[in-house]
Amino acid sequence: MTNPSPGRGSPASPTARPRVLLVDVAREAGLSKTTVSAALNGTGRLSPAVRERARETARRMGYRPNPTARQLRAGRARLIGFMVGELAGAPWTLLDSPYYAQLTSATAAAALKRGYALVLLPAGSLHGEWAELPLDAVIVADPVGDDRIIDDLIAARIPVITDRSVEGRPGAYWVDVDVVAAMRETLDHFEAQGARRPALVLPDSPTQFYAGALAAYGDWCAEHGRPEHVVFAPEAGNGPVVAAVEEALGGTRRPDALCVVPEASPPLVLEAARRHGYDVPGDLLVVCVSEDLTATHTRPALTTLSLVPREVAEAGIDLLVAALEQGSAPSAGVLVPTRLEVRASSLRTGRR
Amino acid sequence: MTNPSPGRGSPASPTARPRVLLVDVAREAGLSKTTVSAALNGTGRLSPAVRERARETARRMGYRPNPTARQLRAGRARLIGFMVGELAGAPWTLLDSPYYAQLTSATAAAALKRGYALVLLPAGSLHGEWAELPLDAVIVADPVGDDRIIDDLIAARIPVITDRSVEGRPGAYWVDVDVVAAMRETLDHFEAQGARRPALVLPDSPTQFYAGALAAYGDWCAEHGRPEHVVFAPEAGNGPVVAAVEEALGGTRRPDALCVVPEASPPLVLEAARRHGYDVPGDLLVVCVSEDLTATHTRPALTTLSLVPREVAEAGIDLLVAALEQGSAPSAGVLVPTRLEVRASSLRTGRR
DNA sequence: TTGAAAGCGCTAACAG
DNA sequence: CTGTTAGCGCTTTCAA
Repeated sequence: MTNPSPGRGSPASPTARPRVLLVDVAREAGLSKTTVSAALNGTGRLSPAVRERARETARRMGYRPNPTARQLRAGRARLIGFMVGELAGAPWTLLDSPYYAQLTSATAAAALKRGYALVLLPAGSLHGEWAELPLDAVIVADPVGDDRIIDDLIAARIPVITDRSVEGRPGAYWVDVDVVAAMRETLDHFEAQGARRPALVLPDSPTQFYAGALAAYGDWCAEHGRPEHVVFAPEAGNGPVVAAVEEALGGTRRPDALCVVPEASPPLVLEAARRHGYDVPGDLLVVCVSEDLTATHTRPALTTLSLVPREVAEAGIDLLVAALEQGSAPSAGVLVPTRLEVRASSLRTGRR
Repeated sequence: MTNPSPGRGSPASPTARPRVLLVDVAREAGLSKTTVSAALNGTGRLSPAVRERARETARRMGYRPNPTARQLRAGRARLIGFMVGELAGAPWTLLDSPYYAQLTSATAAAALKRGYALVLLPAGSLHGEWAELPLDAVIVADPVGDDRIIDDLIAARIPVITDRSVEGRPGAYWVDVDVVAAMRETLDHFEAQGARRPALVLPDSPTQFYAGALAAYGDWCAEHGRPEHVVFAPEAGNGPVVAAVEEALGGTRRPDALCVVPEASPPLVLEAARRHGYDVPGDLLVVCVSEDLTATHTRPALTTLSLVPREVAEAGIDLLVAALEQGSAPSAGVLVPTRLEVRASSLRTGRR
């Protein structure tokens, strides 16, 4: 008696029991849909008694409003797509990078805080993957070539947020990191620590970010009268990057400082330097662009240039939510400063 | 003329232009909603001419079907929630772990392949975070304590997939990794390579997985008459784990093999061994449970025990899709075998 | 072969 | 203060 199980429906198939609807609750409580809806949503002017009765009945019956129906009414789904562009062929390998992992998790967290959920979208997105989903907006992390997707999104009137390459396009917002300032800060730091031959390891990729880093390095060297020493890593990944580090260190031009821009494992980079007979930070100052937490556990601890994925995520979501809720964002883009986290590997002061 | 921009609506606000609806297309093409819908979906029996006309008009007008409305009709949203349980306080830090990063990305990829998208959910999920979303199912990666969430999900008739701790509950499916076999394989491998005093580093956490590993180690040692040597790491993270490794290696009981179960950075573990005067693999065989790709780049390369996140993801999605689409899965759970990736760090044969 | 009409489940005007 | 009614945008019987 007072058995919570409905008993109706085919008893043979327990999973097929029909969901409890608003109308069921209304009937059970002897009220109308409107009243129950208002009671549950805290809207309207209802007597406390009725409100409580409706709520009680709903709870007792295990009522759960159908989110899709609400979305249809509301006109938006509170869903944001998150798509990482580079490496369309090997989708999602990028989460292996601490930067993308943190960017992803921070974006999800920031979105959730504002009441939006993040859906993971594959890199390639064969033009229409996302079309099945009621996305209020889409974040395209590091678009490469596939501007196609951004065009499609804009054509579908879905706000997009990505990097600065879309600057000026209506409906497209951007967040980027200030590479130029970052490079200068790093090189100034080397200089202040007494280094005079800073070398740079860069990915051989035409990304705007890397191009900016290279240009900033060139400018800085020219201004300070230092020789340029750049080595390119043919691909991303620890293997090629470590090889590039070795190439930079192994030649006859012994640099006295090294900045590794493509994300590589801190301990592997230090090991490579050691193999080539360098004492860090004695003979060589090292800075890696990385979010890898192992940097604090190497000996010496490694100075890193953080691309602040969490701040980038927050800024992006802020922009998007403003655009979504106020109709348009205060500005179309945000430039976020990086953070040089100085540790022992780039501090010569410890040397006597 | 033949200007594609509608011109209707307030010209001052370009973003406010109303979306084009199915009914707009129908009117424009001189057809009915039904016909256009059928034409676009490839259903119904329409004359090729009409079908093409409808399609052309839709394309020209930039029509995009409203996904929410379709979902409401279809009854499902093709959306799967992905929630990682442990560390409710520090949401998403877990993506810093290669295992979770790969599990996440592989799950998203597997789901997409079956036509479902993955939504990232925060760990805590204050009982109702997910209720706003039309989730067809939810994946709870490593539930801890918060069985509460699983109960809620089941009560809401949303299929759940998680680890073996839910075995036997209706509506709950599980995928787990065969820890016992994994430990035995590792220890057998050590034994085959001539090691006689294998030590174990374990997290000090009551997870089923770790408990299983500990039990399997105990059993194996008893069977083979080897002394047990277990050191617990108080927390996850490279710092505590490396400290535990040092404790295991630094004492008077010099082990000749070491299995590090909590995920730690391969190069950091090797460095720790080196600091304590061990030659790997000369005096010490090392295996780490890890998905970290740096394992292949250390010298020597590090043997890893992979918990096969990609296979786990595939198995989970398969189960879920079966449950969702056939009404019930062939079985309630799947046990996935791990993979020992043998590299130089655990091969004594190289020694002369 | 095509179209009118009836919902999917919910919320928000408007009456009563 | 509560209930009736009209949609949100789409798909899909069922007639014509």
